[in-house]
Amino acid sequence: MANKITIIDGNSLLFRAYYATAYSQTSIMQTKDGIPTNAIFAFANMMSKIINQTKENEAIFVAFDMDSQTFRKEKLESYKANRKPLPEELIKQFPIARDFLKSLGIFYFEKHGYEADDLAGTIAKKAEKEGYIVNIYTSDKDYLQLASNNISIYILKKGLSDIDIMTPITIKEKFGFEPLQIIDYKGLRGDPSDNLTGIKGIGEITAVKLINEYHDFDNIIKNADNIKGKVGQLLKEHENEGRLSRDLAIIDCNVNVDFDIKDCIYKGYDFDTINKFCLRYELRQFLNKLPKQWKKVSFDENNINSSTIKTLKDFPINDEIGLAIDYSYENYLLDPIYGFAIFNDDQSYCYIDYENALKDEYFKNIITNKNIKKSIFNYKSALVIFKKMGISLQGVDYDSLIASYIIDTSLSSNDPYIVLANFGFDISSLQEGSLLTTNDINKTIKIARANLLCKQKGLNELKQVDGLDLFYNIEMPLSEVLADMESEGFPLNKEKLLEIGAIFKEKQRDLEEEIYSLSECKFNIASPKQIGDILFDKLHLPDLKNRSTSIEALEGLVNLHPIVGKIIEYRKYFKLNSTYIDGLLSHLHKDGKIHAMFNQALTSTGRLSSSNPNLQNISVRDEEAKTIRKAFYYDEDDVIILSFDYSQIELRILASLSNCQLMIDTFNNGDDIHSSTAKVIFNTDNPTHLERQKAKAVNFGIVYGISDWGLASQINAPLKDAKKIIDDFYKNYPQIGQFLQNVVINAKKDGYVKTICNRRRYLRELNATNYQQREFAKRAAMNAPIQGSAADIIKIAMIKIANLLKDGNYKSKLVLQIHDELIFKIYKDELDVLYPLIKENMENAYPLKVKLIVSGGYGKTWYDAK
DNA sequence: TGAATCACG
DNA sequence: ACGTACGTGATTCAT
Repeated sequence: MANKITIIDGNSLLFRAYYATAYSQTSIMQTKDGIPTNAIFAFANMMSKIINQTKENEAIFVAFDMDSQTFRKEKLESYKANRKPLPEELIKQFPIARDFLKSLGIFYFEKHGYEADDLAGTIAKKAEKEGYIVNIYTSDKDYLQLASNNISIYILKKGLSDIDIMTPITIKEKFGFEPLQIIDYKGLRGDPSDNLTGIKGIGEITAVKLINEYHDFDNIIKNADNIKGKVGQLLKEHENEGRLSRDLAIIDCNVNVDFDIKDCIYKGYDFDTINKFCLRYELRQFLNKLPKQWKKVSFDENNINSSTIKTLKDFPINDEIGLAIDYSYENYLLDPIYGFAIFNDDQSYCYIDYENALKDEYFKNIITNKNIKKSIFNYKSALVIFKKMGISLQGVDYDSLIASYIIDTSLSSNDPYIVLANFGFDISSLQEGSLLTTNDINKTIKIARANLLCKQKGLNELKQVDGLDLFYNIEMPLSEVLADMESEGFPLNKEKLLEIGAIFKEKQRDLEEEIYSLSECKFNIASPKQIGDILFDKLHLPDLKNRSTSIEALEGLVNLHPIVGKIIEYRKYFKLNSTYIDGLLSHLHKDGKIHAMFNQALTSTGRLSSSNPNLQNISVRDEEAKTIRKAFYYDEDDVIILSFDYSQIELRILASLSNCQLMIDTFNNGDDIHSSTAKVIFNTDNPTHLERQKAKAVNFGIVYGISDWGLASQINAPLKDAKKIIDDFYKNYPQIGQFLQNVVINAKKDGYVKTICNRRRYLRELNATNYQQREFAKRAAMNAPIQGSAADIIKIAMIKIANLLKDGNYKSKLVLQIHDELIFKIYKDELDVLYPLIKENMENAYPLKVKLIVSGGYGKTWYDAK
């Protein structure tokens, strides 16, 4: 069915509106402060009727004259010169009429040099071509030339309610000719109101007669000699005036306009806006005449109508929505989900509570419809939450949290209040207390709204930081990978862990006894303060480091008293028991798995972090503590754990970024980098084990922005030696020193450093007056591109591998990421295929000058996967 | 709530 | 002359 557009000559209508009401009352209608409103009043009533007749997807377009300087005026100086100047009271109402239309959400347009009829004609013809049925409201008969099978002209006669609907048929009936011949008619007849004379002496009757006989103006002139009597003579005498009158009557239907018909489609009015207009101009009664079907739900931030709906059946959903989930924003895995808010781009919104959402097919369809584009805060959390509900979230194309994190890693937060505030939205609720209050409908609606409305700003800012690729191709797809990992979880066998823990607990108890007997008193060994009291006061051990009881300080005292070693040992078991036995068990779900969270928008460098619990810091360096990993395994016999890690990925990145040929060659030849460094810094062909260890510390230190003092304390060497080692390092790897220096210089200039994928870290403290802050910022500047690029690379690998597992319909899954290491749940029958496939994808995730090497292993338990 | 400590890359 | 390696999270004690 054809669509409809209603076109209105705004000037013509307002003119009529003015004269229809100006003299009917004793005095002209006006506001208390003296603004005339009579024309607006009548105009508004007319418009409300038009809106009433407008259905969904139909368009309304209002054309206005802009000024008197039109092309017609240029052709004929006297054009419309006889017109009486418009009454002051009417002139004042033109801008108000525009304001009125804007308040109603009606599209209007005006253009310098053109009259309303040219714009109306242009849009009418354009719309007709696009298949629209066109109705034009005007009182100007010139418009009749536009009439066609699809274009009807609604001529307003006296008043505003008396309307003649003119079509080619009715025009033929009334005048006896075709619509276009109205132009020729005007050429003969002229138009007194426009000060066009036409052929002086020829009136309506003669004009119609001539046109019916000779068809058009030019032909009439050509046949002037054959036309007898006065008429023929008049034609010859006034040919020029006539032709000019004809030409000026032609409506220009080819005006350049920079909008489409679809821009005119009526979307409804915002009640608050039109209400404000009516209050201002004292037209309260008009509000009652407004068609209800076009009332958009208005949005007043401080007065959200926070009722919940039970089903989305009758709630119209737009193609673009903001979506927010009502939960604590702390732990979406454990905390209850209260409900969901949807905010349409036409300002309407709704809130549905969890229970109703769960059983509402309409809601489910909206969430799973990938054509409904959703803006959200924390895409990953939403994926996990909906997955838990058995709903597959689709169509999310914007995450305000991810956007914020890419724009500036330091501005990100798990709290939407903070993130959205940075985009200019205040979603703090009026009620006192925590911003994370749940079951807060208003807050959730505000978040949904802010998510939608901040999208354009966020995308613009992303573009400014060259972060669109990172956003669309890394972080957004990564959210999906991480959501799957979190939902999948990682197995932890309770009995096995308790078995291991029993040993640790016994050792802790034994050590406790020994310590008490050695100190000859009971105290809290977990209290550094009390340990200090025992060691330094009671046992009078030398306090070298400000009463520190850290591991380094204790190791300095270990030979002075047997209790020190026992305390060190106690600490280890205390830590194991509290954090890794009891701590992990408290996070064990009923499914026998740990569902840790991977925080995607937290670190300043672009790394992930893990929490609740942290599965990225499970003991591995200490052989005994490492046995905890024996409790991580799958009960199923056909499932094992595979672990792959990048070897020296950060040094490889540094070698590649700095273009240091010696180091690049070392890596690409497959030589041992630590031995290689040992050779150059100790000037030897056969470095000892100790020299290699020291070189390893140097290699690590370089990545952290090494200092002589730091290295000295790390390798337990005199400051002088450390200094020389660093000097020798830079002498042999000159490009690395140059590169790190340049990073700091550029960081000072730009205010930020960036990774290979354009992830930025801002370092505002680079210019701090405080030496310590400044130096710290320098080291962070040197480290961030390296650590961050490594993070970029493994993220790319994760996405590639997750996709290949999904696309290949493998049962095996990616389950953990530990910065340079990926852990997989592998079905034995898939191992032979996946082992090389995963390795290959990790190694080739991102091309560098240095080849990336991945090594790994597999086994029943995490302990064995090495 | 922050400091201290220690687990990881 | 300064103070010192980059990223994280969990636990506990003490304020």
